Amino acid sequence: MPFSPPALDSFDLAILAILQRDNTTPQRLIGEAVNLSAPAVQRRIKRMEQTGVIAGNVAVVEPAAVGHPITIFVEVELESERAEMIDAAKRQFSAAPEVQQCYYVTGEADFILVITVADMAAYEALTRKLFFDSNNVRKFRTFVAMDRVKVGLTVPLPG
Amino acid sequence: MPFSPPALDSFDLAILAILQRDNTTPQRLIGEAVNLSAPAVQRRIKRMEQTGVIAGNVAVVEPAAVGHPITIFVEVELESERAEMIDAAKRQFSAAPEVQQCYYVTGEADFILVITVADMAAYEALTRKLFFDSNNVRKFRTFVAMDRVKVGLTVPLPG
DNA sequence: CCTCGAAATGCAAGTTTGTTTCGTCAGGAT
DNA sequence: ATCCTGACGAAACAAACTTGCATTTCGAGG
Repeated sequence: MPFSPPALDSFDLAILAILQRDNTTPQRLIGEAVNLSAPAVQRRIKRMEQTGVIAGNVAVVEPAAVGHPITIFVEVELESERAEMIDAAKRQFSAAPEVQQCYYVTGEADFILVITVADMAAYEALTRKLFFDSNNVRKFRTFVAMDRVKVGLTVPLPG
Repeated sequence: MPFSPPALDSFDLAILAILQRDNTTPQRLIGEAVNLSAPAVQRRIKRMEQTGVIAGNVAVVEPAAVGHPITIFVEVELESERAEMIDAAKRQFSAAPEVQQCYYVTGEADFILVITVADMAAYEALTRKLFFDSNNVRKFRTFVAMDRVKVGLTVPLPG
C-alpha cells in the first residue's frame, strides 16, 4: 500500500526536518524556525502522526551501552520461495528481539537482517535458532560490523 | 571506544524500554510504571542522555510519505583497503543524505549501505556519484527491498 | 465581481507536563 | 561517631502543550 495522505507542503517538510533530528524541540522554537505559531505547528504534527507520516517518536539507545556492542548483517537465502514460506520467515525473523531490522529483498538473497548481540556466542546461538532449526534456510552470509559509520532512520527531505 | 558510563540498574533499563517505544510518554506515567517519582525518572533520563546511553530523541518519518518509497541495500567492495581509502569512503558515503545507514564490515564486502530513494533513476544516479566517480570501488551488489518487514533501532534490553 | 464555505491561522486562556528546590535518608570512608 | 556523597520524594515553580474562538485566506460557484 503506497500512501494516500494529503500532500505535505513546505511547512510540513520543514517541521519534519526538525523533528527528525530532535523531537524534543519546543513547538515555539519550531514555529519561529518555520514562521508559524505554536498551535499551527502542533496541529500539523498531530495530523502527520495520525496519517502515519510520522511513524513514531522514539529515544535512540546506544546498543553498546546496554550490552549489545556487536552489530551483524545477515543475508539469508531460503530453500523455498513459496509465499507461505516467505511469510513464515517474516514472522519468525520479526519475532526475535535481536533482529533490529528485517527486509525482504530481491537479488541474490531473500532477506537481509540487521542484528545486535552481546557477543559472537549469542550470535551463534541465534543462528541456530533462526536458520538451522528452521529447515527452510538454504544458506546465509554473515557480515560483522567493525564500525557503525552512520546509523539512523533519517529520510532526506525535499526543499 | 567501548563504553565507560556507569552500569545501568533495572530502573534505567525499564525506563529505556519505555522511551525506546515512545519517548513522548509523560514522566509521571513512566514513574508509575517503574515505581519511581517523576523527578527521579527525569534525573535518570537526563543522565543517560548526557552519558550517551540515549543517543538521541527523534521522530521516525515514513519514507514513502516524503517521496522515498524505495529502500535499497548495497554491499560495496573497495579496490584498496588502505586505511586512508577506507576513511575517505566512510566520509563520502556518510555525506550522502540518501544513505541512511553505513557500516564498515568484515567478510566478503567492505561496506554495507542502506539507502532510500524516490525511484530507480535516482538510485542509478547515486551509484554513479558514489561508486563510479570514485575510482576505489571494485564492485557492488544491490538488493532492493520489496518489504520493510521490521524497521527500527530498538535494542533488546535485559531484565 | 461577489458571495459563500472549507480550511488554516493567530491569539489568549486553561491545563498538563517538565523542572528546580529543598529536606531527608541510606551507605561508605575518615 | 561524623562527614560526605548520592539518590529519593514532596511541593513549588516554570515551561510547554492544548483548546476555543474570532479572523483570514483561498477557491468554487453564482
